[in-house]
Amino acid sequence: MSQDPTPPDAGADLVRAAIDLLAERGPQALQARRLAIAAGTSTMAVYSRFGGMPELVRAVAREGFARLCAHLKASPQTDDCVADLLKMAGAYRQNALENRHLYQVMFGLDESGAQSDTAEGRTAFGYLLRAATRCIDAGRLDQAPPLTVAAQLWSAMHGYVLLEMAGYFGTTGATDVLPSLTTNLVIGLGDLPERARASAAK
Amino acid sequence: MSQDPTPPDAGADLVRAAIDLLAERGPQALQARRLAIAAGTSTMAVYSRFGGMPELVRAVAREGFARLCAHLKASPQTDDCVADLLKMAGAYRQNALENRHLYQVMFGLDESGAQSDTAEGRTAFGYLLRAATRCIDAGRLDQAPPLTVAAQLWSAMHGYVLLEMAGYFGTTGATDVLPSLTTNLVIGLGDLPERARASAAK
DNA sequence: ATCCTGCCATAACACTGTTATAAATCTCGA
DNA sequence: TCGAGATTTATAACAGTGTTATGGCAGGAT
Repeated sequence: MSQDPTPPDAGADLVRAAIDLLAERGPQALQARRLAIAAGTSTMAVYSRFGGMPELVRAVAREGFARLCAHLKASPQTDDCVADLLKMAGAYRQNALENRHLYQVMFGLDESGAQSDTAEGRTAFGYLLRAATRCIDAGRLDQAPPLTVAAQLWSAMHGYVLLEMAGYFGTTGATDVLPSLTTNLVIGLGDLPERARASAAK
Repeated sequence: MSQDPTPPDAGADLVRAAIDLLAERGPQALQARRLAIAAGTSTMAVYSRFGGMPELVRAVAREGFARLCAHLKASPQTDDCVADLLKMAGAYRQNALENRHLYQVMFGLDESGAQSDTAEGRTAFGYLLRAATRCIDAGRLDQAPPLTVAAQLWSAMHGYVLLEMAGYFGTTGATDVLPSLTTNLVIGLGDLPERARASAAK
């Protein structure tokens, strides 16, 4: 009944090596030979296990979404649903900045994989959708299709994170843009300004 | 005093060919040999004119930002500054969707070269900044640093455009997300809800 | 035991950006 | 006008990439 402590799964090893090298050396480290050496195998494993580099990169992206889901899942759920929503945005940003290269791979369409619209992405989106639905059901946000509400929030978070990572909000004093952005958006979605700002202050 | 009708500038020819091939064949068409053939020269021109492919790609990105600036500049300027702002968001989206691959190159999402914080990007941002400042000065938006106001608007626009291009808002009924997003954000930034929605209806 | 299937290591292929070399072209001052 | 110097270009080669061919190896089913 006992498993090997480290079942040598070349596929998982490759993904692990890819994520590690991605964090340390950046996207240009996602190369078949380099990953094979790091995983202690040869380039053929990339093909017998994944069929090619694009599929391996997609597996990396899946793992990235899994990490994002874990971050969002750990975001608190209190009696102030709007505060929870704003905190979730902060968790989203934190996860993206801590795994910046991975985040780019998750949304990057790199010529072969066309990384669009993955099932894992929709799972992560589900957490945001749930938090938004709570706010609507609680009457904090106007009645509106939760899908479009969550889509607006996701757009804001995603856009802010990418621009911050690109350095556009670097050191020019435009700090705390994300809290303002999400708070203002929540106000536009129907929450009372004072209540929203109080929730943001938490 | 008369110029040649078509002064054969290999540098400009390469950028033109790059932008054309980018639109037709996608990012994987940005290759030295392919561009050289399309521009009627050889790969060495890439190095004598630009110093390498990364520099050429950055020139392409500059041209992309120039097109974006042209689109934003053409956005109307009426007596309803908030309506102008919302229309500018629509123009931003339109430009991005009509040049989707170019848009990705502008922000370096095609793994080629970490395109961060270009001067041309800041020029385009200037148009948004000006439109936001008008709204603040006109009293439609709350007094706040125009930089952070424009940063919030840009984040929303950028994020929405990328997610739409990735297909996440594909056909699942989440239509008209951008107008709602920008309108709601403007409300959160201080505009009266009815006035904002009236401006959006224009 | 035998065959078979899947996986892996080595090496080769086609392709990429880049560089070396030499010829062609342009620049510009005498 | 000219001609030396500098720049650009075309050709070919180099180092690197993803991918594919070719054997060899292990493990399981019959």
